[in-house]
Amino acid sequence: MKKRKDDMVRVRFAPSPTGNLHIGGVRTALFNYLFARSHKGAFLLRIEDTDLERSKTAYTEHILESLKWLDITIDEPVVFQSCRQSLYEHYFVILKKKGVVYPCFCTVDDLQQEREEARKQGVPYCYSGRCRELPSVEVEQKLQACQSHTYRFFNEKNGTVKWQDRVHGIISFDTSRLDDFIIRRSDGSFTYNYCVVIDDLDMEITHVIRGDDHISNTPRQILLFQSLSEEPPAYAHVPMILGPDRKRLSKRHGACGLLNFKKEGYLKEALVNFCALMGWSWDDKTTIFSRQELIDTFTLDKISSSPAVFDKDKLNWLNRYYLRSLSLSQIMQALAPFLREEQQMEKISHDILLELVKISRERVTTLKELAETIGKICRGPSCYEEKAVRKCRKKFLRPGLLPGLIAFLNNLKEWSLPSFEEKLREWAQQNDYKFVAVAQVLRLALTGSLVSPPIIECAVFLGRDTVLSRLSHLEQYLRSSGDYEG
RNA sequence: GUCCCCAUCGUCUAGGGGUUAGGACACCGGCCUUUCACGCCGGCAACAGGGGUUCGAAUCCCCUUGGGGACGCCA
Repeated sequence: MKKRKDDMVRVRFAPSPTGNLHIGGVRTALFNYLFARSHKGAFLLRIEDTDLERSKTAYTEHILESLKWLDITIDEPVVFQSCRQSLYEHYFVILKKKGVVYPCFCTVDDLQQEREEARKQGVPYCYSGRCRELPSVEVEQKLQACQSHTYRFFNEKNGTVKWQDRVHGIISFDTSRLDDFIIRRSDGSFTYNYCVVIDDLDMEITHVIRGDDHISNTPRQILLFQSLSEEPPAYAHVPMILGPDRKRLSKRHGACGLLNFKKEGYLKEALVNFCALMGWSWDDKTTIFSRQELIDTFTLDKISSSPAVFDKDKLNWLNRYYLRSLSLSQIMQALAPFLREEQQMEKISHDILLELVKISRERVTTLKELAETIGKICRGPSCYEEKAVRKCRKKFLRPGLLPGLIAFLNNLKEWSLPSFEEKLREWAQQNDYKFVAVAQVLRLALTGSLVSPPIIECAVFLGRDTVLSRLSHLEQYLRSSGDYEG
């Protein structure tokens, strides 16, 4: 047995590359990562790709990219199960020597039949164990004849397996319920339950933090550890994340792949904070956690034992929170790819862009929306919202307001921030216009809408020429589309 | 069906024998205000049901119900 430092924590995240990493997987990865960091231990990644049929390298890349995006960093090279056949082989020989595995010559069809039989009788299916007590002469014969066979674990079926789960407490299973599961397939490859045990042993994993759906695999794995005379790791089974319909999270719930959240414009800070709060909490008040705070406060015993429903509203709220709390440079960096999607942004200077981000980021939910909002302001209205025009005509477009505004702005000497608003307010008051009316007409002209970031700021950043041309354009439009007298 | 896990506002949760059952999201009011947001203040809203144990149960035990998971030569 390899020597293991008692206080050294080693955990792993072990996804199978048979699909995109989703929120639930990320949460599991995060919990492992936080646990490792908070114990100054190691966080490892193992790709469980023993199913050659369904495993795809594209999924592996997706997993790697997802973790990288969230800065969930791993401490050792990625382990691929598909590359460890000889290791599995090595331990298999040991198990064979100990007499805890036996060859099974049942065919897939045989087993299928057993299964159907069980279903008919309404009893739970359990492999009959008919190859378990084959006379050794017969076994020898069949092996000599190269008859296709798997290897099964010889389960004593005479007791209980129990463990102290770090989130559920004691869980115990009656071994008589467990059948002799296959550990080696007829093609010589090894199955999940076996590989997990060998890898966890070899990688010196101290704590297995994984989804609740693995609880029923755990007794088999513990049995395997016991047959190798090894101590199983500590287990912490975290509850599943469910969709709003309380069903297990899947494609049906949309945004299945984590990278979709990135594409939609969510910040990694929000996503990490959000994932941490699904099934874990620190106290009765705190909801905002920085990465460091998570590391400092995370413990397994504060993981909830009941499943959580994915709540997009809360994610949105967190994203809005981080959108306005992160430093401007962090936002600019995350925003850059989204800005590139926007047309006609070339002429906007970096400084103005910064200002626009500053005033816009408080009113959007995602980076994508932020980029769109800024893009719209820069490009100007492609059309005017009908409702906005109607409301303006009815409430704000007092006679002379628009031409007066144009003339005023045309002659305005100082086109800069505090003075622009002061002068505009003065002008409005002198002419007996409500300031809100002036602002809304300006807003309609500049954005085509009555909802936008602060319009005074926008006007100043956009510059005199752009503002005047958009105002005249609105005037033309009003003339050509209804009774308008200026 | 069998085994395993779970059960506090609509959602995430705190609370683990004595609490006006706390917070957050969402929702609804109000204030602020150039619109929309932000922010602030306030409101609505929960211990699944039934039995025990106890002076006292959201909390401990049992049953019921409901939800989830697992029952593969998938992981």
